[in-house]
Amino acid sequence: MSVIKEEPGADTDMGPTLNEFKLVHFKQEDSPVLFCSVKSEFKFEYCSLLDTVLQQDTHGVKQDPESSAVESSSFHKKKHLIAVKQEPQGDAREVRDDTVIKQEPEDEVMIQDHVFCSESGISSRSEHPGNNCSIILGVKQCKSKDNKKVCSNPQRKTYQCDLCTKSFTRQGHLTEHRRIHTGEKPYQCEICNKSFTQRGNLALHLRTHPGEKPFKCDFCTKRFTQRTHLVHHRRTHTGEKPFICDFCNKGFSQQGHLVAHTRTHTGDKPYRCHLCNRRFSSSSYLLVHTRSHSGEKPHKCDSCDKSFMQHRYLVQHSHTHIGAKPYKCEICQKHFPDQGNLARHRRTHAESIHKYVSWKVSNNMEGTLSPALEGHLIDMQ
DNA sequence: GGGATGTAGGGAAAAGCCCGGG
DNA sequence: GCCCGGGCTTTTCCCTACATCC
Ligand SMILES: [Zn+2]
Ligand SMILES: [Zn+2]
Ligand SMILES: [Zn+2]
Ligand SMILES: [Zn+2]
Ligand SMILES: [Zn+2]
Repeated sequence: MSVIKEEPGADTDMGPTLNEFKLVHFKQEDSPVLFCSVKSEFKFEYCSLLDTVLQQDTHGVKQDPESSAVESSSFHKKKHLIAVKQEPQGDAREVRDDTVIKQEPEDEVMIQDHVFCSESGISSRSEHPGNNCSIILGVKQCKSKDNKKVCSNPQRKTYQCDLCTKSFTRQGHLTEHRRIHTGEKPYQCEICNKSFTQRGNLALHLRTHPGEKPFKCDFCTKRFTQRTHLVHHRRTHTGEKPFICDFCNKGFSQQGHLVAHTRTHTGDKPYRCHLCNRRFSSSSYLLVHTRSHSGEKPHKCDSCDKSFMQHRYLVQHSHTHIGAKPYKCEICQKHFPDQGNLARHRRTHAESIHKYVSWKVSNNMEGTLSPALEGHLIDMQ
């Protein structure tokens, strides 16, 4: 079941969406997109050195998926200057310029060697070399009958979708995009028959079937099908929160989390229940709420025949069966029947914490562990 | 029980990159 | 040299599940 998000502004009682808000609220000059431990008073949680590590290996050398987790030492060997190009909207976009870095003395580079994270940006394919392409994209003109049109940028022509307002710099991109409208999905998975509009996305999908997970976490044993998923997961070890709320300066590990949080400031409730018309700020909760109408109780207890509407009620209930397992891991909340089993389990956490601390030290990063994590470190010694 | 919020994990559309052919 | 486009990767966006606070 999927959730339909209402169009922004469809209802007058809705607050502004994040995008609407960005149009009128530019970033203050003294409010960067993220903060870095090296130069600001903020702790390492807000630093994104890690992303640099994960990105650099695409530079020149083809990546070996098995070694996607790059050692911190190589980070120091290959530094990239990541400068921020300030768009009129205040978006922070990543711009790499290695030629500049070669001219800078080492410590100058350190000051600027920060990744400015952005998962947002202009919404059409640009690939324009110029600086003002986002403006050009707003101009829909010069369309001809074979979908070709000449862009205001004289070097490039663009291809305009005849079914919506989007335009593309490549015929192939338009072809892929048009399939969203026509429903054509020429690339089919032989395992589950799911089909896709892009060949590359079929390749991504194939990895979701058991077997291939090329991106391995270097702190724990988890593996992922997409590099971005690994980047997000690694932040759970490092505590990095590169996405900063404009209103309250709170940091978030994913762009989507920041978007959801911003709704607490704006009052935006884009999700509406079609049975009772109530609105919610979270799509997850709308799903839960919808079940309350049907009386559906999909969460069944393994130890008795009770079932529950929400998972949290099942968890609550399962405590009545936990009596036989009184020893709880304070990190993952799992229960164990005795101290020995708990200690053995804790060591699985301890290894990843140890790797994390080593990583932090090798990056000269400050910060404190939570009491629970400190406890695990003591266990290891 | 129910609403709200924060967070981990995952799928895929959009955008970008690389390279070979003309 | 250059454009173009196929093939592929990366970025960005969005979704769902689950935990926790009130
Ligand atoms: Zn279209
Ligand atoms: Zn499949
Ligand atoms: Zn991990
Ligand atoms: Zn905030
Ligand atoms: Zn309802």
